[in-house]
Amino acid sequence: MGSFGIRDLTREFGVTARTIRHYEEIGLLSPERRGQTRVYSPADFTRLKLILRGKRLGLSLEESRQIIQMYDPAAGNRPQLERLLARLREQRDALLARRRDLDAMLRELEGAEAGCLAALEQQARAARPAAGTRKRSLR
Amino acid sequence: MGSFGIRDLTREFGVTARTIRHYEEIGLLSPERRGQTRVYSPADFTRLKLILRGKRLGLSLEESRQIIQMYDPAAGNRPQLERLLARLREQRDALLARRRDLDAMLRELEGAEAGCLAALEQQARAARPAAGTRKRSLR
DNA sequence: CTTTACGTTGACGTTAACGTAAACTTTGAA
DNA sequence: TTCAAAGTTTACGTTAACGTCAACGTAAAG
Repeated sequence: MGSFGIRDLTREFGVTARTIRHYEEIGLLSPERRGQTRVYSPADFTRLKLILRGKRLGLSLEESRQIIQMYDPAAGNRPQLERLLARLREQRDALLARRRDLDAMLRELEGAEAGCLAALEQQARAARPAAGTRKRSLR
Repeated sequence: MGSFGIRDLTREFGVTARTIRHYEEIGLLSPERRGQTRVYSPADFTRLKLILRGKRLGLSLEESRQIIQMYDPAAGNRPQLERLLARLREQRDALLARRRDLDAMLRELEGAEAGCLAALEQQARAARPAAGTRKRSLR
């Protein structure tokens, strides 16, 4: 019931089957098999979602793998937990830096948008002068 | 005065000279030449900064090129301005979507961090039980 | 029973974004 | 003047992330 064929995943996420198999080749997914056909669990579904979101953010598949690993740590002992914590904070800081970049770019785009609107306004004024000065160039 | 050698740029941005020349090969930079040596203007400096920021955000060089083009439009006529405006808004929306992804990932990482801290707390309690129950397992 | 749709495994091809090496020239300091 | 540092062009190599193609299995529908 809570399982998907490869086709379901391609439709759901808009990627090709080749892509999904590729993720399996490099060990990012490990679906079960019914016969020789792949059967994906909800966990696989989630992992794929994380991978693709990572891609949208410009992460490599390796980077996504690192991040995903941190989500199912199988607990572990003390020094392991502390290493994990450190890496989590590293990743978090990296993402925060990314967000600063992103916000800077957004501000610039919005600045350009404003400039563009101003230029359009300018053109509008040129084409439709204030009352009393209409067709001034023809007087 | 306000000009840079290629080495200055590599030091400033932490990229190789090959990378910078590559950007020129594909038309992202067009430094002047003093003899056959490249001389970069502050404008080139800025373009490079934009390119590299784009990379950090996972943009391809082509995407960065598109965005940079929108910053020096050389004004233009009305329909051109309107097309530009539309593309600016497209890009802005794309970036906003990216930021949503980024924030989601950040929240998850922070959730994992909290879980990790909780697990560490848990271990601390196990190693240092409440008074009256010390070494309970040895009683 | 054959077609149609979906699945599989190789295995080679492709694109972007540089890396790397060879073979130079130019230039400032010893 | 000679040497070292920084510059150049040309050209082939590399890695990631798939695309593409061939050749094949299987299962339900007409």
